[in-house]
This record gives sequence, structure tokens and C-alpha cells, in this order.
Amino acid sequence: MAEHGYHHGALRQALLSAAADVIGEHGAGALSLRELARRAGVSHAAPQHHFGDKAGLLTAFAEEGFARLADALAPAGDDLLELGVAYVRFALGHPAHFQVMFVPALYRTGDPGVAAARKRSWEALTRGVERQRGGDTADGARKHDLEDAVVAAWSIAHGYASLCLSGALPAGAAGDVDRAARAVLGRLTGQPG
Amino acid sequence: MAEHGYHHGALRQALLSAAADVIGEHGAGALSLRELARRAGVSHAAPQHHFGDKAGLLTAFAEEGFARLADALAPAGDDLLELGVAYVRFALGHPAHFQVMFVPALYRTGDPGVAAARKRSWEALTRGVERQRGGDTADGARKHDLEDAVVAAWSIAHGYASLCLSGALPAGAAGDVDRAARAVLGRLTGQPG
DNA sequence: TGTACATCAGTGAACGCGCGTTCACTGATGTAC
DNA sequence: TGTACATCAGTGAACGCGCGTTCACTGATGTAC
Repeated sequence: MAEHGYHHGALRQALLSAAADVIGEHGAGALSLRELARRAGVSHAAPQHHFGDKAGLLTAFAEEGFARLADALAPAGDDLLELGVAYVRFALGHPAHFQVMFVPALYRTGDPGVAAARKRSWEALTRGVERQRGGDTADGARKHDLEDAVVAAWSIAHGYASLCLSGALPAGAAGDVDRAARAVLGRLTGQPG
Repeated sequence: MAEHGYHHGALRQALLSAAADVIGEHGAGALSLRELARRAGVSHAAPQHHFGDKAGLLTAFAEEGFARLADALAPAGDDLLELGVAYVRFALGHPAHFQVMFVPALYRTGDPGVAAARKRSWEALTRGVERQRGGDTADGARKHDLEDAVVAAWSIAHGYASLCLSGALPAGAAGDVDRAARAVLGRLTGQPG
């Protein structure tokens, strides 16, 4: 672990990490490649080498976000309430990623890596709803119904996370995130808060 | 209605309207006072006269958003499902406002006008939940419960709207917004989709 | 009806700044023989 | 073990640009008398 020779060694990851800091502090609009280079202690042209341009960096950042979200959802298995709680926990724990992931104007949403990671997340969510409803998806009408249920579950978790992050909620989830999230999400699944 | 003399006549409103266009097209990050001036056909220093600075403009923009949201919720009375549908309809109909309103970093959230308009919106939402639950708010535990219910309702409407706007949902609410919103929101209120 | 004056709304030139991007380059690393 | 060469990672100077903000200004409007 040489102390910063000519080669940084892990610049790509350092830049992504710096991006999380900057976006978390000042929002995605304030992000600049030069600032990231400064934080990584590297010349301002270095980021181009790894990401090509700004959109390239944010694309990699979004992909990282979706991948981490999928990882965060995995332990919840197919328990819908736990999936929701994990979703909220991810959003509050990775506000910068969460913020970028859902603003398509910021990055190349069609990027294969992004698409794959996003699909992984969606499938984790869907699995939970399917299990809760008995796994019956044969009938067309029920399938429609299933999709609505997935969207509803996703909506309430996504909305609660968004409102927390925007500071719109009076109390906020300052103290116990999991408990607060459970109380709200439980209204949808019918489980006790 | 003289055709643009030295005095524009309604520049303030024209700038806010241009802001809605720009933000809707390219996101809040792409907003610049100079671009707004250009669109309003006015010198680039003119916006300063009305808003002081960029944050001033966005503060006025957010206030306008909250005011319109409160207005949009009013006709729904205290029917929770209808409130949710109105909320979603507002978000999809005013994507730029909706986007700015919930990104505190963009404007002065403590501004009195903003605070008042935001309070009007919140109260409209709360009224619906109170009515649905019988208006009993005396008991402390129930009051807590009520707040959770308001947050849950707000979350699902907010989340569904956000996901629609971000293009994250497969089908999207392309066709019939109201019907799609009802199908999702109905899962929470227990009313038929 | 007319004149003087104050206020308001918008002008246009100028400033300094940080940005993204390009480019020829150089230091470091790895591989072939 | 040593040398030559290719590739990779980061440098630093330079470019042109759009931005926010300031400033003294001027045209238009309204009010007092």
C-alpha cells in the first residue's frame, strides 16, 4: 500500500466514493469532475481516463447503487415487510446513490450494467409480493393484480424513503429507522406495526 | 396588452413559467437565470430584479408548487383515495414543481410563504385520514397511530408519483392516470381498485 | 391640462470563476525473450 | 538476471464557454400640485 506514487492504484473507486460524499453534501447538481479529482488528490484530467465523461461517471455510480440495493434486499428473502424495511434502510444509508438512481436525466439508463443491476433489484421486490400472495400468477387477471401489488409495495417504501430524505416528515426517522419504517409499511401489508 | 415595450409587464410570472419548462425538459440542475431571461426575451440581468438570486427564484417556484398542490387537493375533500389520486395527478401534471418542492437544497425551505403553502397541503392530506378513521384523535396512542396513517398515505401517493416520473415503472401511467393510481392507492385504503 | 419629481423595471457592459474537454506528455508497470 | 518494448495511468497547460453577480444607466409609469 504505497502512499500515492504516480499511480493512485484505486482511483476509480476513490472517485465513486468522493462522488457519494459530494452528492450527499450538496446534491447531484453540484457535482463536478474537477471537484472529485481534487478530493482524490489527483489531476483534474484523471477522471476522464476512467469514465470518459460526467455521464459516464454517474452511470457507473447508478449501477453501483442498484447493485448495492439488490444486495441489501437479498437478506430479506421473500418477506414483503422486511423487503420494504431493507429498501428504506438502503435509501437512508446511501442517500447519494438513491438520489441519482431515480433521476434518469443524470446518466445513461440504458447502459447494460445499469439495466442488469436494476433488474436484480426489481426481481427481489417481486419475489416478496409473489410469495405473500401464494405464488399464483397463472391467471391473467391475477397477474395484473400482482403487478399492482408490487407497484404499491414499491411505492410506499420508495415514497417513505423519499420523504424522509427530503426532510418533509415532521419527526423524521432520526431515532429508530427500522421501527418507524415498520409502522408505516405495516399499514400496507397488514402486519402489526 | 402592448407587445413588449421597455416594460415586460408580467416578467415575474413569465420567468416562473419558463423555469417550469426548463426544469421539466432538462432537470433542476440545468436551470440558469440567464436561460430564463433568454426565454422571456429580456436582458440577462432582469431576473435579479425580481428574485434577487437563483435561490430566490426557486423559492418562489417551490411556493407556487405547494400552493397549487393545496389547490389541487381541495376538491377531493376528505376522501382519502381521492386525495391520493389528486396528489398523483398534480405530480404528473406539474413535474417541475414537484421535483423542486422536495429537494430542500435547491431553495430556502424556511421561507414564510413556502412554509404557509406547505402547511396548507399537509393539512388537506391530514383531513382525509382523520375523517376516514372517525375523527378520534383525543387518545395519545391513537394520535400516534393517526400520524403513521397520514405518513403511510402520503408515502404511497408520493412514491407512486415519483416512480412514474422517474420512468421506473414498466408500463407507466401513459393511458389513464387516475385509473392506474386508484388501482395502486386502493391497496392501502382497502377500497376497490 | 401641464409640469416636476420619485419610483419602478429593465439594460448592457464588465468582472471573475469553475467548468468540461483536448492534447501531447511522462512516469510506472508488465511481458517477451 | 537483464534488456527492449508495449501498455496503462495520471500530468499539466491550454481552450472556449456559460454562468452569477455588480453597476451605473435609461426608459416608462405614477403621483403631487
